[in-house]
Amino acid sequence: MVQEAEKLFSEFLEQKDLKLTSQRRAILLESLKARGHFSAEELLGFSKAADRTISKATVYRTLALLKDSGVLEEHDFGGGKKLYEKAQGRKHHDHFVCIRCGKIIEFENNRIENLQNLEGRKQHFKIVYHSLKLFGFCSNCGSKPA
Amino acid sequence: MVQEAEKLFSEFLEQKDLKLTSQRRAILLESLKARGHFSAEELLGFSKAADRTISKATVYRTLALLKDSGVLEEHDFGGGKKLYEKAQGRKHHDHFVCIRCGKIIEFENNRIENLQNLEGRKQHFKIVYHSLKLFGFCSNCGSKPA
DNA sequence: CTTGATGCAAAGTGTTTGCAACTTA
DNA sequence: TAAGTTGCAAACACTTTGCATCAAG
Repeated sequence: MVQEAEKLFSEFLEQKDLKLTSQRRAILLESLKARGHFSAEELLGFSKAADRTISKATVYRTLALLKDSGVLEEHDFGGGKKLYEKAQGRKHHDHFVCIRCGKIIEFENNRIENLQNLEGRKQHFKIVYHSLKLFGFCSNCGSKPA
Repeated sequence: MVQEAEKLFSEFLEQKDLKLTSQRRAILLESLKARGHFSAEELLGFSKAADRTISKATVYRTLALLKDSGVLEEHDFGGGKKLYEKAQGRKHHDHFVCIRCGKIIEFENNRIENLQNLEGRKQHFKIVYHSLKLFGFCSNCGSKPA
């Protein structure tokens, strides 16, 4: 799984005449080690633990490459900062976002995807990707707004 | 329709012991006049045309109130800035977003909504609101990526 | 008149960029 | 050794906030 991602990333770089630097390697590794969703800032933290010299700028620049190469997926759950998660080898899924505790729960639903595609055909719109987020209260946070 | 929104907003303010100032009234009116989706910056422009003294800070502060009162709905279609649209008296809808020309197309699909609610029940998650965005190419922009 | 609202400019946030020094292929 | 990459700090875009002054109820 790590190897696959490494291959994906290095082939992406090669094909674009970009270089696989030690920093990029470290950031890739850390992003693969992270579980769940993480922010650029968190990834910077992980990466600095592995190599103290890695800078914020390099993390942001590498994050863009990891996203473009298909290693990571980028999400905007609101709150101003983007979150990332591993994309390679995973099935597509959407998210519940708890507006009380921030918990993110994943789910897959093919019937919804099918209806989306149908809707796209109806509107003569070529869907490339989509984002479905269901906001509310997770089972722990109950159903009473703050 | 304008009266309804004015009532909604003034009752919201009253109930929170907030004041209906001339600036708030002007910003409300301008946001109701605007068609489609607009940004805070655009609303500031419209509002300044009506009352030159209205400031950016007041527009942002009022936008929050308009959102909370249910007069406006806030959307994040990416690109860093939030967009707003009238909410009052409109049926819920979701959006296609063209990644070439930025065009936003609205659609309604009850079957998708139903499946979302079903999924929520399945996960013991109390859905309060959701966001579904289908990104891709509109009929004008064809289907060939840039 | 009391409490909330305003405008201004400064401060925040998260992210991006210019540049000289440095690596990778 | 040519071309891309890095760290740093400054620049950015959007939004929020502190504060003295002002106005609504």
